[in-house]
Amino acid sequence: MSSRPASFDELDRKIVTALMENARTSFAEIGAEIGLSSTAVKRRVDRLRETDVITGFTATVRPSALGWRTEAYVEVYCEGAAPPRRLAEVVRGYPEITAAMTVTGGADALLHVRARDVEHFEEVLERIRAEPFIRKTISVMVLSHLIPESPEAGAALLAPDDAGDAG
Amino acid sequence: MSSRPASFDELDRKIVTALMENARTSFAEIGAEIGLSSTAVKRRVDRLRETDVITGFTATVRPSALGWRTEAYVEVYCEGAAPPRRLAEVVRGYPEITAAMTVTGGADALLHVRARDVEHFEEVLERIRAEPFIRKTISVMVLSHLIPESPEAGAALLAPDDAGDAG
DNA sequence: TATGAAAGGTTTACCTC
DNA sequence: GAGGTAAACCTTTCATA
Repeated sequence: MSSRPASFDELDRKIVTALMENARTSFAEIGAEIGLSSTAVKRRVDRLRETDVITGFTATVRPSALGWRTEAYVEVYCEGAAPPRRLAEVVRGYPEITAAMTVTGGADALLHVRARDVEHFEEVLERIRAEPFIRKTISVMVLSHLIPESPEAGAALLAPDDAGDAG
Repeated sequence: MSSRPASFDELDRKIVTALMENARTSFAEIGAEIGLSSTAVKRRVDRLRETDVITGFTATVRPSALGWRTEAYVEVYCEGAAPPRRLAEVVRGYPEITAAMTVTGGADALLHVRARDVEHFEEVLERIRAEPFIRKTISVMVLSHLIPESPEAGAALLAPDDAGDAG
């Protein structure tokens, strides 16, 4: 079983893996590794971008190196029915909220928050709690990471074919 | 207040921002935008990599395009004292676990899990629950994202100086 | 930090399969 | 549809100052 587009083959997989490991690898180098010309690699990358399999290329930074040392998840409980669109608007106003999603369970939403320190986090939390339709929040502070937050953290998504499948 | 290294200046900030927006931007192009030669940009990027401010360059993919359509957070409760090192070993055995951290609150750890579908997620969860020292898990399924999981999701970490500061 | 030249990468057009 | 080659153009790297 595979849910990838039919056109996603082994070569595409190798190209995406290479670009996840180092987004600045040249098409020529990738081509040399997989037996394709740089032109052919470029064409495939262009296609992968057009079909939104690859959504972009980014530099990964160590947040603590930039002074962001506090990280937490905040469960949000809303008054009455929480309209996701309204929540999305609110959430976009906070640069400290780096991810936000609606979830199953008691909470309506889960926010990932980064702050410079605990004082800063408290200030952000107070602002969030002051939003009109937010009834309650429960915060879970991140203490340490058991897996390095590496650039290739998602590379397992590209295991040869159906790795991770229940089999 | 800023916790960045003293040597991290406005030009570095602009360089990192440019590379987070597109990790394949040429040094010449970045230089033209900020008034530096491509050589100078390269030197700064090399230094930012050496000091681990930039930890890598990666292609961002849309997991659903690769057939990973189910996402959940799993709170893990351990028997007795949970040794983070032991937990870290276990967690590394699962390609489906894309992030894992120790946290405050009732749970000992929080796992971010990606699976192909709900069946696959259930299978992963069963394997996790069968690990010797895991007592209990609570799963929270992700329904929808309120913020796009964009390549530049972390760009707010680089706001001009102290954006997001309590002020 | 700037310059210039060599090496190498990217892009386009055209060709084959 | 797929990939290859060649040429023009651009980027990177390195030596030099």
